[in-house]
Amino acid sequence: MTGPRRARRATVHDVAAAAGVSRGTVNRVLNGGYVSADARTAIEAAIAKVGYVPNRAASMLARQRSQAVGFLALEPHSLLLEDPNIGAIMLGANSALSLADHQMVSLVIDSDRDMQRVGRYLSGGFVDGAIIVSARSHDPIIRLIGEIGLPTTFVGHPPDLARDMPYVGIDNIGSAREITRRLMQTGRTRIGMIAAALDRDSGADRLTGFKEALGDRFDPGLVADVPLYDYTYGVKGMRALLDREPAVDGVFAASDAVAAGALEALREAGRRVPEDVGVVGFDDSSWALRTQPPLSTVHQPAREVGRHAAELVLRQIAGTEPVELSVVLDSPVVWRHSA
Amino acid sequence: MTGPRRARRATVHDVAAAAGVSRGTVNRVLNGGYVSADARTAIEAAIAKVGYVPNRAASMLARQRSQAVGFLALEPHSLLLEDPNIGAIMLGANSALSLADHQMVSLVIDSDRDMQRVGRYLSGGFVDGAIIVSARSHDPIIRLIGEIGLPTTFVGHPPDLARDMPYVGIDNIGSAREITRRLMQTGRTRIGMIAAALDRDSGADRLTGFKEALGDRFDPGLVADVPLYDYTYGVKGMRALLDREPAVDGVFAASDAVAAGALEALREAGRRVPEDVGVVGFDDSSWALRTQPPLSTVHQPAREVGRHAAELVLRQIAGTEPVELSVVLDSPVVWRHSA
DNA sequence: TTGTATGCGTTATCAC
DNA sequence: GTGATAACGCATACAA
Repeated sequence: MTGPRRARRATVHDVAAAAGVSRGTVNRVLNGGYVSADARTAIEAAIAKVGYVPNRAASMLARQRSQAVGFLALEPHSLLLEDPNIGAIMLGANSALSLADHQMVSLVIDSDRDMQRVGRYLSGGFVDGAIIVSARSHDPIIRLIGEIGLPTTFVGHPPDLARDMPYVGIDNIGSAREITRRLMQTGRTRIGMIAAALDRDSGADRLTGFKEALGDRFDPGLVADVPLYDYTYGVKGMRALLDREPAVDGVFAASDAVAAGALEALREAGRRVPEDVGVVGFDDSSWALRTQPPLSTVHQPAREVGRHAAELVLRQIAGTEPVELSVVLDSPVVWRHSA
Repeated sequence: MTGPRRARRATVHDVAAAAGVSRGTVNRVLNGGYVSADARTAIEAAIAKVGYVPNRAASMLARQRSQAVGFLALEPHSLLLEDPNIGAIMLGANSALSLADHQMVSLVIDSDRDMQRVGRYLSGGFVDGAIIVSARSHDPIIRLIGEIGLPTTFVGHPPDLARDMPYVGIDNIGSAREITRRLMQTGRTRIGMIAAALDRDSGADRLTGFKEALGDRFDPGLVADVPLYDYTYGVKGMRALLDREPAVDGVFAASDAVAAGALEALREAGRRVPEDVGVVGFDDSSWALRTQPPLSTVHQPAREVGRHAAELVLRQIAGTEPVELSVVLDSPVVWRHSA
């Protein structure tokens, strides 16, 4: 005897019956339309009385849209929810979607099985569009998005396979170049880099910018590369650098988390920052103000990135105006005390 | 001329036509059932040919379920995605749901508007159940959950209004008591606490455990309380404590993030840890191993918490066996070098 | 084993 | 302004 777990829910039909009108009229007070004051009050009373709650599955089926947008962060799971940047992007996207009365749903991908299931979810009509962060060229999701033609915006450089899809991001190369130059201007002569996530465009671009700034003075022996934008890897990367070149007096870390780790490694090695070694980071995340000394870094307007991504998706969903293919936001250097 | 934005998608009907069978048969190969080998191959070919992708809205409507479970973290947004614990709980919940072929969708609540919309989302049938983290008694979501009778599991003590709902958590009081005792055993005589988030059960319980351990020796003047489990508040709380009682020689911080902040404040005040002051935290999150020295803390099995929460929800959805009302997991003290 | 008919709850398009 | 009615695409019970 399992029995019904929940009572049957009231439908528009029930409301119409209780109010003594037709379903059409009920729908009009629900979704706006011409309706007499009398009918309206009667219906509103009926709604309260029968405890009507709209069934969005039915609405979704009839209207062919869900008023929801998916948010996917394709980060290794260890980082997924610890990266302050992703959080800020999510919040920015959410508030823009919220304004347009769309529900943001974020989906985590932590296994192949997840990948498959999320694919079905996206193509099943649960969302009208998607925002995808940190995709790499080989991520299978990209092909899928193309196949089902889901309105999508990428955050960060679009992977090769999706060059024609809208994206929003910053100029990683230019900003990396600029902050490296600023570091050079402090008179450092042996400047190294802790490069991270070279399999992502952001990681590769930051290294490119670093090389460009150094030009002839670039020394491949002075770059340590680590797989992730992560504190622990920052520690390791800095140790490696010190090991290879004890005379290093400047370091560009690929992210603030990495820079924070580098600071720790420098402290354990007895180097003073910024006196002995100047350190700069990237992102201007919450790490930057928590280190001692606070980090000179590149400000990434993460919230704005999220907001623009959401707007690009919404505009594609509306399908009215042509969508510009990309938005590149300013990412200025902010100079503090670590260099 | 807006024009159709996307071509009409193939339906079961189209597949049936292409394969020369009925829709019923197509459905049987899709959802399992008796189908002849001939029919099956024909249908599979047809599916590929017409590019059929199931419309889950229709399926949802017909079956009255979505195979999705909502995940809500009711944290202040600044913390939402930076708290390593929440990330671990999400991952744990996701993997359990994934095994049961359910899609976890996480919803952020960052405004009243969000609250309303998420309420409609949950009650609209987009999810079959929900996992709710860090709810407080007055959170409107709780009443809503009760009203719509959505299978739900709370993570952390259930708020008063939901005493009858399943939850999973740890014994915050007991663990706080235990780690405080350990700290006392190191011979400290002036032990303070940086209490945080006293409006949440976890925060209040940790303070209670602290008081219990100290007994007669408890001195209200030695507790600084801050609103959030946050690094920056840890710095502030520790400064306040030092200010009030310079002789403080032991500190229980309500979380590892807070403890990390406390360490920073102690460093700037010239106190050595653990020589001058012993510090312990709570959570055993990634912070614990990143501080110098690494934190003695309480291990919170966040991933397991998420897993159990998911299982409790799934069991309610299945509705077969009676659901035990709560799961309390072990949270042992792990002793490192900060005290 | 396969085909058919009906229902799921809402929206939209008509006449009235 | 309002009331019927036909989609929307899938699942399922029943007939064949």
